[in-house]
Amino acid sequence: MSVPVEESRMPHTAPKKQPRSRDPERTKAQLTESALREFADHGFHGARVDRITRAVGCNPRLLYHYFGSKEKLYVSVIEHIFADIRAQERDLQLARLDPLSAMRRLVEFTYDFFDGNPLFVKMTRNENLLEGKFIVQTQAVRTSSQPLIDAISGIIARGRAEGVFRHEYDALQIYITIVALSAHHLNNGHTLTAIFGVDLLSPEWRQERRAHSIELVLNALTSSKSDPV
Amino acid sequence: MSVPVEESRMPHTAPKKQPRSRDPERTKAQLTESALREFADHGFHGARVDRITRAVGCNPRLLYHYFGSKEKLYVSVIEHIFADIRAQERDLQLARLDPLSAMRRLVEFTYDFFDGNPLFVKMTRNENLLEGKFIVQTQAVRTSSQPLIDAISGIIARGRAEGVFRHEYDALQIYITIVALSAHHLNNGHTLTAIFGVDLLSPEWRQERRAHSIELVLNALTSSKSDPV
DNA sequence: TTGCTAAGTAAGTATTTTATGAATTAATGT
DNA sequence: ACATTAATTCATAAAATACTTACTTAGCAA
Repeated sequence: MSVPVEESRMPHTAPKKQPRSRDPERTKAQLTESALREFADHGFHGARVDRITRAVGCNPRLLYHYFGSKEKLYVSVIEHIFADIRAQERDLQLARLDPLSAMRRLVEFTYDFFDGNPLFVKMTRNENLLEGKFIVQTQAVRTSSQPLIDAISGIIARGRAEGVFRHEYDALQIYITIVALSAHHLNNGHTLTAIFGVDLLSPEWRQERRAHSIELVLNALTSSKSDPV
Repeated sequence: MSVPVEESRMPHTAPKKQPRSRDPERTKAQLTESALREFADHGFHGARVDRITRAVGCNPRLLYHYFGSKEKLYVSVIEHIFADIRAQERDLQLARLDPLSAMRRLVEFTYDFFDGNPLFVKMTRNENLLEGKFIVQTQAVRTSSQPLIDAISGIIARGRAEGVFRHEYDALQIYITIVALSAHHLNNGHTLTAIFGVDLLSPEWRQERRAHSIELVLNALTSSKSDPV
């Protein structure tokens, strides 16, 4: 009748844990990947090194062997995820398009980037909670955001010259605006959903949001100065 | 010659800590205030109950005496800070103004609210990091965001009817847009500042941002459908 | 005055969590 | 085969941290 108490407490202990095959590159990559998910989902302070290593299935000691500390692991993750975005932006080729098409494409690209990279959005949020403590240390970030701003300046100038754009906005302001339109509902999806009773994170709403963002930016640029009725 | 080692370690120990005067309301209020700052600055997981009580100058036990747990204290703070905003919105009186003025006033009000309430912005960020875990529990939040959306709908409809607005946007989309324009640079100020090398949190930039946001929304609404050049 | 209630204090404990020293074992070159 | 290096494991230190137990005392009503 008596059942061993121990059994219920350790239900998943593999009888013979066969040792992990040795592959430092794989292990490091897996840890980075796992850490990214953990930091994104829980923030730096909420993240647990234990969960990170458990998800990989390796010994906690390995994390310290390869990364040194929780902080250094976090920095590594930040650098890793910020490295991607700039590369993508380079392929936009905005100068080749007419101003209206170029602006449309920029908004579409920006929207789709944030929509398709929730982990980037979450890491950014967390980094801001930490007041940018770590991002300022990284080199990869500072690299060339200027080309993008210059490209936008060019689009606006050309649009003005050709007469399709009736207003001249500052390039950085416009870019921040595009980012804001693309990302704010992702950053604040849960509170906004709670407040308005509409699921702003649903695919349907996001689709509408995409169309709205494009339309709004283009309409703002092409508008005529509020002429009297 | 020999200096007591202890002295350097406890430089500020008040010789005789006179007991705290008894005032439960004041204590509770001070704890809420202190907790708000702590949660806003460090997030739920980063916040330390020790720091919260130390800032108040009371015994840690009191926090549990009045609030029960760190979580319950957090919920109390969330409810407290979300209670304010809706009240303010009520006084807007948008229906009395002509459509253009009403929309301008809405953008101005929204911008100024976020700009002037950094703790609200930070608590919102943190609540979203926690996936809205706590905000969904609170009653105060769900209260009447519909009147605001209805008011915006009304403005847009009137603007269309009067011919000042050439485009018809969904009211919720427009409101999310206004919030996004107003708050995104505050939410992401540190990363954006690091990336673009411009301090987006400086008073000057925020002033420009305010003008830009107003202009952009009004231009988008009053624009003519991209007529050929 | 007396005695009760609750505000406040002192001093913890239990637990979680990050981090390490040292042993072990696999892979690799000679 | 052997030695060397480094990848991995084991066991546990060390610190932080949320929360409690047990107690003291101020304020107040009868």
